[in-house]
Amino acid sequence: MAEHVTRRTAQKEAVREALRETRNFVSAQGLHRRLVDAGSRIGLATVYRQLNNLAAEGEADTIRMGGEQLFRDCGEDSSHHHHHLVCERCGKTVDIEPPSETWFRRVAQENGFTVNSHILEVFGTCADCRDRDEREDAAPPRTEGQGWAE
Amino acid sequence: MAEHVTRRTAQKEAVREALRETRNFVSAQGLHRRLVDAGSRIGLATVYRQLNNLAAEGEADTIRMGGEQLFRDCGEDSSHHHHHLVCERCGKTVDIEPPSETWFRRVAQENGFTVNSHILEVFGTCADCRDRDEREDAAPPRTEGQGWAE
DNA sequence: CTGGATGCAAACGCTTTGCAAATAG
DNA sequence: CTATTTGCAAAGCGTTTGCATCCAG
Repeated sequence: MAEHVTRRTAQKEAVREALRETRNFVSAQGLHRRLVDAGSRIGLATVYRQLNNLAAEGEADTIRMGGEQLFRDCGEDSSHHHHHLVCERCGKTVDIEPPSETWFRRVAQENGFTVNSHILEVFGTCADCRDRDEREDAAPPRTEGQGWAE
Repeated sequence: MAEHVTRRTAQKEAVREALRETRNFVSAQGLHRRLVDAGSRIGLATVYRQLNNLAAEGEADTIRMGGEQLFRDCGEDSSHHHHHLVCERCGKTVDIEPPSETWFRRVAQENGFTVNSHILEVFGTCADCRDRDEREDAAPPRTEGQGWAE
């Protein structure tokens, strides 16, 4: 059975690079729009396919928020990421240390489970957005993060 | 402006009760099918609406998995749930203690964030499913949790 | 050349919504 | 009687897929 020989294409590069340039999470749609706006000729389906590839290869980190899947480049360490501090206002994302990797295993062991993976996301408001809120008060406080995904 | 006077209906009760009877997470679709199979005459839309109400009122806990939203009754304490150990095979769900509630705030503080909420989900395989796997080996190992959501 | 990659549009699965009919209070 | 709920079906949304075309190797 012949293994798939991965070919090097412009759009593959484009997606990889666009993702690498982004610090926050991006939706496939958002990334696609950005690429198109930047002059790239690339189809939405390709962005999805590419993003899913990256996620499958462990090169992209992915979470689901508000019905859509968000992707994020996760640099070198494909070991134990999945831990973020996310600002619900502006989308700023900071990597955080897990409480202790062993903690997960201990908890699991106590219940007879084997740990496959885990998700830890902390949502809050960053200093900048908090300050801004104190001045204005137009922004609805409890809205799901929407606008910043792009 | 007149406040909505919530009326007491059979299907509202049905959804509430069905959710209360379930220990694991259920999808709206799954709950609907179950209700219909049990003889209840209730529309899918109503189940969705009711489930969303419960979630909004904080009476139901909700996570997203594999593209669909799963609901779960969360008893009395609407304070700090959102911590589960989930078996990816059979869907068995166990509540777990957070590492320490203060941990979240500390991490946030270090980054100038205010914590609004957090999600902690640990996925693994429970003892039963692990044993079963050792005997048979028909089940695909890395499939997304699908069947158990119902 | 050959088969992987792309783009388009249709298909999908889950969820929401418009609207008329049902019904709780 | 009136306003909330319901049910149905249609619409919406993000995502996936079939297939002809394109192009890297």
